[in-house]
Amino acid sequence: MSRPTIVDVAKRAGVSKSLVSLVMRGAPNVSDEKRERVLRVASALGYRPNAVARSLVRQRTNLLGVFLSDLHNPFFAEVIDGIQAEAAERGYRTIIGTGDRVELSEARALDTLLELRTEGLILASPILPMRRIAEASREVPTVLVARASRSSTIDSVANDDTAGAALAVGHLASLGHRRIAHIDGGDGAGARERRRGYERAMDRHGLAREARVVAGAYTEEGGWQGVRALFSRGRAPTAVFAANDLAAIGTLSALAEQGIGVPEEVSVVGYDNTALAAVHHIHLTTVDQPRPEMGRTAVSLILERLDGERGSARHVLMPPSLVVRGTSGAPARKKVPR
Amino acid sequence: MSRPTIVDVAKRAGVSKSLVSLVMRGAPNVSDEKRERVLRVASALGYRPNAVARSLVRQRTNLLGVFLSDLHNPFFAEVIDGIQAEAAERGYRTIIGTGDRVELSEARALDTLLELRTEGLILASPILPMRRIAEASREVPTVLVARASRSSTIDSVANDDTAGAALAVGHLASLGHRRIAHIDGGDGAGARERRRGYERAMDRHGLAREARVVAGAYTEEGGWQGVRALFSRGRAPTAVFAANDLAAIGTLSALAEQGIGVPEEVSVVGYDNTALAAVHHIHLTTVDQPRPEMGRTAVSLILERLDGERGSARHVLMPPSLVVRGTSGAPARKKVPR
DNA sequence: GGGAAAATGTGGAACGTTCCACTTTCCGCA
DNA sequence: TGCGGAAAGTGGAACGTTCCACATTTTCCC
Repeated sequence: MSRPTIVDVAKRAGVSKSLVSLVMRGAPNVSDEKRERVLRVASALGYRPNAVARSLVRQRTNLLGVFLSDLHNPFFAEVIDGIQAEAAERGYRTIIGTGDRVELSEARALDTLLELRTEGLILASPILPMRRIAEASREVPTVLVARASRSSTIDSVANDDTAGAALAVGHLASLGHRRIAHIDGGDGAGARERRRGYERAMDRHGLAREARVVAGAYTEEGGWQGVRALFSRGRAPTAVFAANDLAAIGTLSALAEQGIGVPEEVSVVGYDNTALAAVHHIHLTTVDQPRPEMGRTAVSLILERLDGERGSARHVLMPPSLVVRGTSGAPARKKVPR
Repeated sequence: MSRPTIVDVAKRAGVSKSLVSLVMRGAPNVSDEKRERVLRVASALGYRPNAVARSLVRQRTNLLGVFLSDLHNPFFAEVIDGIQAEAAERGYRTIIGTGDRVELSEARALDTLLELRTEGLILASPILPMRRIAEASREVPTVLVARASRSSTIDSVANDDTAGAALAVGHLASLGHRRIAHIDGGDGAGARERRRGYERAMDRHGLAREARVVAGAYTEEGGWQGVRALFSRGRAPTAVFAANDLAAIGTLSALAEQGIGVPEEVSVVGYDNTALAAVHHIHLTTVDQPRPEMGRTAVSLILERLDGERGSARHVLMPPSLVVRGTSGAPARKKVPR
């Protein structure tokens, strides 16, 4: 006794399978009487349309493939929110695959998505080599999220890191800070742009001579090391712009250890506005990326391609915004004794 | 020029489509010569097997459906790790759906998974009414994760909250604490069990008379309110067991505000061991749930059913473990002045 | 009242695989 | 040399839908 098919319903209701198909899809030209009868029989039998068979004959799956390098990163969770919302609104379903940051399993996950005949691919920070991605993009519209691309076949959606860094610097400068240092993100995604954004913004505010960048990483440890470097020699800054929230938290810890008050003596600004930043205990001023919006945009880009509206690639940069919390304030009037 | 099918490959290679099928699936009885020829043609044509067609004829999709109430909760990310690892090992793929904690969209997401003919369903904390879940379980093996069930058709995997609470109390008691209070999780999932576990453990340690439970919630705010209640009247506790990590962090904030030192004056223990707890700045002693293991178990339960090994329901309780960090220590020798 | 048009309903081909029953070829050995 | 069985390969039915071309019935209007 396997699952009932459309034919079972048709027989039992005394109509053709075509009619049942029509009813199940809510077609207009069906008499109320038959519609009701079919519906009744279908529900009595526990009939459920088989999306597999439908996809085969229609030559479309209505499925978008989402590939994630890392489910743990809360950043992506919010991007997916946007993806799913937009996809649902436009009549698409979403299937998610991950690869644990191992090239081989990433490749397998990608193959799976392709074999399932997803109609579009959203790749969030894959570590896959560009060659593989380009191959995939030949089969199906592909958009890269949070990883910039200059490819002409692959669309991309990213946040404008340069602008975000400028936001952070602008905020600190307008509070009156001059010695604003940057703990950078090493070779992390977007770290270079943030660094450059910082330098340019310092320049624009006439603070080029005060600019100071120390090596860090997108980790707590990175922020911690950065503070060590900054406060061990030279004139101490009154504000620190860390490459991301995690580094900012490391910065906070290191400053606390050295008995330096935040924000009374030193202001700290992060980047990403992760859930961590919002925790009361931390309450970090940071730069927010419009994550759900990025997801929605990614879906839109794919649908533009699917609808044949566009052949060439689009690379979208989303504007970040500043979230002011408790770790930034005006600099101390007096020189801070070290 | 649509995608090449198995027939295109067959024609071009001068063999039957059956042979191509055999080659693509790596069947043994194929001559090296033809195998190679087929493979060459397939790759030249960019042929990729169509999983949709295969699923239709084989009557199996090799797909497991995972339903998540909330992608943001890092808890689930780790459960999914386990699910995906185990599923991959056993030859299944995974498709994830979410419902934003809205009953209607949860129902839709569930329907989608079912229509795609997933062979099993893993539901992580759905808010869906039990009736709907029972219905689904009639179509396909279903397991509930992190939501206990007594149903005889639906398997479940949860953490043993009672045991976890006992772990927390035992840890504090062995440090020498006697006045151990509990800030509870209101009507959150598992909150009742944690409360009961706390009470029983206090009893077992001969501390029944010192037991004190105040109302809280699974939020920072909940922890904050709990501290207010605990320290505004009556004899202040020397240790607090909060219902989860978020509440524990709220507790930490509130204690800091009142100038109470942790762990010198008061010890704090949380529950869940979220990433938050590991942050240096917080460094919370907490109870860990074996999340990946829970995911793996969920998959195993489904496969047991699929393999027909089992008809009746199994309800698995996983043992939690204690993670000691910096917020717990021996109680102060002297009475703490309030 | 008659005919066109609209509404309603139907049968069969097609989608791209897998699998079964079958044929052909090859090899070893009595 | 002949024969049996293994190895290699093939054709066609089947999976559960959708869609097209077509048939039948009803409605509408002059």
